[in-house]
Amino acid sequence: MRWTQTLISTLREAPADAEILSHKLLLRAGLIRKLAGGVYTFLPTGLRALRKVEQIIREEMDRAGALEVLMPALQPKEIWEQSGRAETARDVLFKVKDASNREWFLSPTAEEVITTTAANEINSYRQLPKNFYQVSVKFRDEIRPRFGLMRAKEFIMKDAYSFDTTDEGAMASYKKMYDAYARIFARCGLKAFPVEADTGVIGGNYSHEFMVPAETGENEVVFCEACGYAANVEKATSGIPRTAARDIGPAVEKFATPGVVTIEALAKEPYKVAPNRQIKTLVYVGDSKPVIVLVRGDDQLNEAKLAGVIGTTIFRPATPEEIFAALGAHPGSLGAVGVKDIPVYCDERLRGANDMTTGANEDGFHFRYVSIERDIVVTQWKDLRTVAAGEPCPKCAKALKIRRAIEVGHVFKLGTKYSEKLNATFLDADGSRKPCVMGCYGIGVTRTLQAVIEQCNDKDGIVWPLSVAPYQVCITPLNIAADNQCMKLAEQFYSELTAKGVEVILDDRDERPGVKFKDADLAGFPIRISIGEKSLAKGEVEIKPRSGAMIVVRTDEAVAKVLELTEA
RNA sequence: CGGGGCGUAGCGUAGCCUGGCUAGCGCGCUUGUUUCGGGUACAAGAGGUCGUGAGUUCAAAUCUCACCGCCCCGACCA
Repeated sequence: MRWTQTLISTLREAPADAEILSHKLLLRAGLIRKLAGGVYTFLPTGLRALRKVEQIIREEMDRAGALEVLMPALQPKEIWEQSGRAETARDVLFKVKDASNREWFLSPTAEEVITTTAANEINSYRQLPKNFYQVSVKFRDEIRPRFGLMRAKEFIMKDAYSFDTTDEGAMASYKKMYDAYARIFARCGLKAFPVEADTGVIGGNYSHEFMVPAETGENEVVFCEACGYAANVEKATSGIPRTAARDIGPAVEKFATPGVVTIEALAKEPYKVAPNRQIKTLVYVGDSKPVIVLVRGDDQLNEAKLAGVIGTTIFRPATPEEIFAALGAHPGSLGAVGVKDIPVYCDERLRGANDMTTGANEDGFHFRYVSIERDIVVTQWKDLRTVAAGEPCPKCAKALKIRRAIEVGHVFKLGTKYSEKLNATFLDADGSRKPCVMGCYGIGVTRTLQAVIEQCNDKDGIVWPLSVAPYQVCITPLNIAADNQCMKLAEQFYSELTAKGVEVILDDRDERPGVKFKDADLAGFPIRISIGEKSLAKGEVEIKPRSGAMIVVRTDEAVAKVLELTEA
């Protein structure tokens, strides 16, 4: 391709609405343009890079035995009602009505469709296992689209769904996808690593996210350098010890704490109750009923973990009015001592704790000498706290670290939740009818593309890995007059390399060398061949890998050298 | 949805507080000359509903209100 024939609109300055580096580079290199918030057009070079990522994904999915299909973006609302997600996912669903007023959803994902398909097409255990995948546009009405392609209202996702006869089979399918994902991200030039992930409301027992370390990532990952433990902070646990038991004190004692409504205040004079001897009492409302959550005074509640206990993500902190109605006191004086008719979920770290202090459910008063197991009726014990950096690893007890990361892929063992609701059953060898055991596997394709840029750049612009670069080679003749030796040689290299299957862009613009170099660096082509009259006089041209040192070669060696570099 | 900020040419911005007559600058774009190995220099140009609507005023980019859009933080996130 000739530069003047395609469209590469580079920008010297990034538009003001781009905040993070990869978003700025996407715009400055002319890969995408914003149409509206969270909605983007891919320009020619951006699309080429995107197609490279898609192709890698297809090759690895095919290699793992998955079958490509294409499901509609327009989905009838009935199947979403059948799965129950018309309600639970309502906040992200784009809804449209047709001329006859029938309601449709724009696909945010496709469990319902593929499970319906499986219900119709799969009858026998002999047809299983099967794994279907697609690469398609997805729509999610994100509350807040962000950072360009990172969190968009419309984006491209690869989603795959496996169907097995048994749990063991499902685990094998899961493992295949897990391994395929590792290969996919490695081939994209990404340093991505798997972490244990929260299974949320779907529950189940197995889920991993593939994370790309980045300060701008929206996820926090807890990890251990010593043993390799890694988990999303929503899921992570630590080996931190439970609260030390003390000699059991006398009975609970109420004492006045006028105006004290925070852990910090109670820790100061004249009370001097250390935060680790306080019980933090939180009230949430789920399904319009209050629940009480107890964590230690120096711990933070992890709402993702709470969702697992409550069984829905549709819950919220109670308002002060709701709290007063339920407990008869305001935040700051709350406690669970003596509470009988509200469920109490208690963090494991408080198990066995005594000599604790907590609110008395009477404004201005607290209880001390509280022994949890003696004085509080706990509905369920559960790990509910948020892990902090420096705590001991749950596996090897070394200090945990936390870093931010971008989630580019997610593998999930679904079990039979969808197959049961949508009747995806098969007849087993023994003649019994069973629901398929499912797994689902997603890769944010457009997000992966941006993650590559977020990870592969320098002060001059993008540094594409060969595998996803829009063009592998940029030929830069410094004089473009047709009868000039520079241009003649450029044309010759262009045809020879193109004939060898190398993707080449020939910068045939009548621009200053500086402009061409700057643009080529910004656009990030992995290899640039510069052809100038000075070098040519010595019979040489320069090959400049975007990420390495200049290589000067004789003109007749140039093509072979470039082929060597692009075959890596 | 709550909090904060912004909206002036393709991009980046000044002017707004303290209203004043042709809305300024840099980049980019067009034409010419120049330069010719890291965003060249000079000259001449084109390009604007100052987000939209209403209001205040002799006069509004500037003040007021409403709306729309965008960005950030939070909440949310299969």
